[in-house]
Amino acid sequence: MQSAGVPSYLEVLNPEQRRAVLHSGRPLLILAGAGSGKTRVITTKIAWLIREKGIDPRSILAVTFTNKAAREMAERARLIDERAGDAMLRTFHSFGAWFLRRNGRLAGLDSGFVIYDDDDAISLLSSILDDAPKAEVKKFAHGISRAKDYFLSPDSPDLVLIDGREKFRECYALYEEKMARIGNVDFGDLIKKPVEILRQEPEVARRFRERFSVIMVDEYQDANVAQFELLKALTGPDTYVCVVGDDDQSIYRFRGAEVKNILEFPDRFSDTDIIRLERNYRSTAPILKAASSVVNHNRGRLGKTLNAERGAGKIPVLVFLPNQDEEASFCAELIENSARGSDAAGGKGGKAGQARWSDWAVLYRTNAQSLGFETEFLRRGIPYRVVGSLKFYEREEIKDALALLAFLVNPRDEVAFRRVVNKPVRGVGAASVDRVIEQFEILDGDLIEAAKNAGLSAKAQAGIKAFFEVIENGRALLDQAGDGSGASGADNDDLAAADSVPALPASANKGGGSGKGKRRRAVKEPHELVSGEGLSVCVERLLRDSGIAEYHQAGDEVSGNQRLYNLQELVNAASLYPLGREGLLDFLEHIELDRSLAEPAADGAAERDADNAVTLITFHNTKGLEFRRVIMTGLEQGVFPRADKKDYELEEERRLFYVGATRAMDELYLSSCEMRRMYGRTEISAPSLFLREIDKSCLRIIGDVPYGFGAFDGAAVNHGGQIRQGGANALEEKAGWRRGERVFHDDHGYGAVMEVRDSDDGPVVRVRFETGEELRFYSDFQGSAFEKIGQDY
DNA sequence: TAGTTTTAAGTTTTT
DNA sequence: CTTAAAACTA
Repeated sequence: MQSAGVPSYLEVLNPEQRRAVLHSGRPLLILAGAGSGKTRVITTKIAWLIREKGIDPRSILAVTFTNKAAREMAERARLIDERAGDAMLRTFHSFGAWFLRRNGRLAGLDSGFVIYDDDDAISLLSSILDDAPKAEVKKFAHGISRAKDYFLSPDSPDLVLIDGREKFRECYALYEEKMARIGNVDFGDLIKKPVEILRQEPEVARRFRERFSVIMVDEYQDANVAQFELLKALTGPDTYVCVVGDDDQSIYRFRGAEVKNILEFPDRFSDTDIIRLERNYRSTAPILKAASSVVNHNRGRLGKTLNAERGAGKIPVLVFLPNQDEEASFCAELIENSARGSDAAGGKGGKAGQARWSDWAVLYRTNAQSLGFETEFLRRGIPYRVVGSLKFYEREEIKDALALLAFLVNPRDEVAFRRVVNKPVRGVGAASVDRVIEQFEILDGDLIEAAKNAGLSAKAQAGIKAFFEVIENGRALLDQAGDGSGASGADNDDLAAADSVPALPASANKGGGSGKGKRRRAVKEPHELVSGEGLSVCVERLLRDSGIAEYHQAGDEVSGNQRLYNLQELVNAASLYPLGREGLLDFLEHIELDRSLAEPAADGAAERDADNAVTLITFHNTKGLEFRRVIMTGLEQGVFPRADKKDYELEEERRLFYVGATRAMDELYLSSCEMRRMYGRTEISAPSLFLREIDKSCLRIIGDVPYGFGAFDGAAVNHGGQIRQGGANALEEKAGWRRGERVFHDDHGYGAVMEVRDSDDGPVVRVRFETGEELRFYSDFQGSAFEKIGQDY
């Protein structure tokens, strides 16, 4: 291999990576295992195309799945070549929104549309399905969302694959009709509509194919059918297509991701070249082996062998614990022992081998599990940061504020209207609102007109007038700002601007808490909203005039919420956007598309050094991240994997396990609890199936190995753990339960006692239910949920 | 009809 | 156990 003339930024690549970067011509599929440097390949490739191939940066489109990935990619590409900043790096959805602002008109969509989130979609649906229970509405909403993921319209024959009921089809059609009248879009539309436009308008398709000569897709295994169609629609004969993915890391099937997209890519794009990146630079060998041995149990996979370039390292540790409280304190202690003092040391000057708080991540399956860790870490003063659980934009007061803003830009927004027209109470009750909506559906105008013709009572009329005045004032404020940003930008389909995606300020997330209430907050209770610059003037004015601010402030005083404070944060966030219609649209779009941001580290100690904190995070959210030391918690049947489900669902859980384990660079810990409180009940759970599947040569076990856990019963794998053996029969009296006895359980129905055993904590009763599932419980602890029905089986 | 109390239900994972 | 929906009262 010749090294003469190879630019230095290519020298750091291994041969496969370099081959991927230098590849050109035919479509390319890069199968990149975990930790194999795929981001480096993409960013380097962007730089190389610009530098060596003379490609105009603006004709490069790189799509990712998350905003975080998009930002990181842009940053890293710019480090190699400044000009990469002009390339378009976006998420699929953000690209779709950008497309529709310019070309949506061709699908009857005004450029001033607002993006509906799932909640808004549900609100819309429940106005269609008038008296359906909420759960039912949710099911339909979910179905519609899936249908759009699979690029299915109400008249598609394949719609039955999502939901066979005719009512579903009707409901979907009505939903689309209503959405069209309102003039907004949901998440699915951001992908589906662009494809439809590109297919129906050859001229638009031609322009886009001309504009983008290179298209790259990251995390391709997570793309759904509609996204694949979008990729195809954007691709002409001369477009260079390069996708990167790892079938073992496909964890979003539940929301339409199709592994088939990656498996069948070579069939759909002819003459595809495939390059495999199988050198892992992140984890040590035992960690990688443990992770691989689990995912190897999956059948539907391409299969690959990752090689650990870092070589040998610490063996992963599996610890069995009695319950979740012990699990939390075990994690806390483990972390404390290694990192205590690292904050004071400021990251440097610590002893060799001294870990920083930020080296650690605690992983769990569901957000609810973070609570126990938060409580324990707070108690011990361990700085931590919770990723992803924050639902700032789902808070009632924030949704109210956003509805107000949405109605400002789109006076046909029925969902927003419903939400805020009578908040605070203006005497406009449900009956009046329905009448307005009814009129709105007859007239082809907006809700303001409809209200005039709805024949309302004097009281309602006065109330609604007051509401519209607030809206009018807000709109006047926007219009008078003059809008230097060019309101026409939406009308022409100027493809030149590659407008970057600014992140919302982190401050927008402060004070969120996670609905857990106990979080400390250094902020004083605010007594009024204060506006700053730009758009915040309008937001503040609107919140004040509408009475929303006052309404929530009153609530704060009663129940000690921080709603006014949260509204203030929203006002602050708005100050980064220019005052005007365009600025407002931009603000709303960013909020809808990028709402999952990390919460600032909790705990006083961390504020000095905000980056040095333990990460608490769900398995799903870890994708694309890495940590020196990882603890995977809650490895129990029913928690992870979540429940005994179908094969393919189990395979997805297994991939999730793989994703989590491969985040670890140096040390990996796995914890499994014997008892766990769930729904207020304490139940005994069996160790996760996945623990059994780990290659035993790369596991050290600590704690009491639960009885009956076959794989670990043999002494050969028992390093320091003790296996509990129990007698059998004389226990029955002590336990108060005997074999064969019939049982009824509120949640699980009828069953029979299969076995009574002894343990350190008293007799254990094993029950098998008619459903086939089994439960165990301590007789002197937990018998209350189990009711004797006094007969033998 | 608004605001209260009582009862039921439910917890993945996310753009 | 926590939250949302239904039921009820003033």
